[in-house]
Amino acid sequence: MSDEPTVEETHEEETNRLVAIRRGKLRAILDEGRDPFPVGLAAPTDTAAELHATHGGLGPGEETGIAARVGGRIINIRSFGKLRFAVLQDPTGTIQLFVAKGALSEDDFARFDALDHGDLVVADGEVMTTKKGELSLKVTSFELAAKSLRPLPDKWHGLQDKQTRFRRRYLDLIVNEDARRIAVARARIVAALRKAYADEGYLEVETPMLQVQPGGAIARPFTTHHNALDIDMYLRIAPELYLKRLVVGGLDRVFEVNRNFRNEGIDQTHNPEFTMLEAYAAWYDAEDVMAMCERAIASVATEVLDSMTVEFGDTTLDLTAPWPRRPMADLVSAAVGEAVSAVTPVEQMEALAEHHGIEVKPGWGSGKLLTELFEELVEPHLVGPVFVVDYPVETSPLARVHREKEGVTERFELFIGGWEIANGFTELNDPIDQRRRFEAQAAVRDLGDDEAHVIDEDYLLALEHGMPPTGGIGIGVDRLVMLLTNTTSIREVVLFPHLRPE
RNA sequence: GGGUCGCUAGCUCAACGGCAGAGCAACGGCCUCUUAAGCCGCAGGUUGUGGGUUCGAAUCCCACGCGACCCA
Repeated sequence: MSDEPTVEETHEEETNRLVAIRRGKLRAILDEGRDPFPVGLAAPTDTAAELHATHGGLGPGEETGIAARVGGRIINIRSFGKLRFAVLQDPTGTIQLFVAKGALSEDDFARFDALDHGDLVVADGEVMTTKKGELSLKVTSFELAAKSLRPLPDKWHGLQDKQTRFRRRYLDLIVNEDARRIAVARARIVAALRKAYADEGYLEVETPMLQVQPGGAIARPFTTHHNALDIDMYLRIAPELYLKRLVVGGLDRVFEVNRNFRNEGIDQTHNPEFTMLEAYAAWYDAEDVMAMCERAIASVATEVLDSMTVEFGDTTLDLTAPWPRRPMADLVSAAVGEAVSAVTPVEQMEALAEHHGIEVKPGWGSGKLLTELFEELVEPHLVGPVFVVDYPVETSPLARVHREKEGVTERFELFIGGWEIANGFTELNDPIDQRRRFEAQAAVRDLGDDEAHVIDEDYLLALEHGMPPTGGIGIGVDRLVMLLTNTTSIREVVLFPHLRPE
């Protein structure tokens, strides 16, 4: 009963003849009293990959007598006289369907002939090899599982147009092996990361993504509105402050893998929503966190790549730990040719910044200028892996001051392949100092920097109850995936990257 | 934000001031071992959108839309 409207409702939309022809076939199926979108079909019992694994050793022209049932999408059909060779694609790979006219009833053979590229079928038959040795299923019966009303992209060239690939990722996944490879790799990387942290006793938690006050990072938030409460809310820019509240609460090791949202430009390494793993461990300091990070990425590389080296562009990156620790001031000093630090007189730093084409803004101190010089002169050349350590207090409002060095914090960032992959530090657990840092940020904010951190009284209240010495880290999952899959655009590793609506 | 490039059949691409084409897919045939099958035949277009120049525009000019890359 519900079948008729399917055709009628879409009738006027027959925009092109390829779709019209398939709608005609759909009509014919209905006219025969068959369901083009049946439910309750017997599920496939075999996959393409399993069949190849089990029967890959067969010679040409063998019949096994072994029954199998596969299900998936028909991506190619070759018709040769009274034989049909169809390629069925399932999530594990492809398997050839061998259809001989004599093996099916006349009606069933005609039904098979009416199949289109893109149709989903379930087929029963016998495992065999063709005379040329191709492992196949000799079909004895089959059912259309879902009719496809749209043609597939070119079987050889695939889908090249990036817009179409990103906007209609399902087509990309159907026809482009690389799209599937990256999607699967991403899932495995995330699973391996979760396992690495869970195995060391970190509890996976979920903290608010809708926040009244966005914090935990230097970034511009998205704004939204809660109707019942009639308050503006923000999509989180980081989970950090909530995770540390949990450490105050005695959950000594916590981590979260989820989306952050930052209202900034879109480019090859930035999507407005991106995935971050953040992890916090009581009794850890920055050094402990770096070591944990090395363990985590090593186990991801081992599980996903089965290797500690990764091909990236035209270089080979060796992920074998330990990775060097290089103070930011040393790197910048080498780049500018004079000794500078976060406590170099600000006049000297301003002159250096201007000499290197950096536009100096009001309120910037030596620490900020050092960071700017680092980002301009050093960062793009960091192949790594390398931990840059000792970030200035001025640009690290949530990190504990360094126990020995002046003007810097116990903060690090991990760079691999020229990208910032992770950011972590010995957490600032002194509520008095944290308030001072927030106030310094507020001062910068008053000077017009709307990315500066806001004062979070509720977080300060939590800290005042006492947070153990803690080390924390955020790992950029999208960039890690890019690195491990040898891709240079975040749009390739996010299944549905944001594009301007057409 | 600036610059460069791209947008043509369902897909991949030609044509670059003179009849808008090919391959794949589709459609009609032939073929019992194909592997991007092959062969014969037949169809398929608001050339991203809107304006302009011209006897004539996919092509040149302007604006806009979407995207890619580079720069800030």
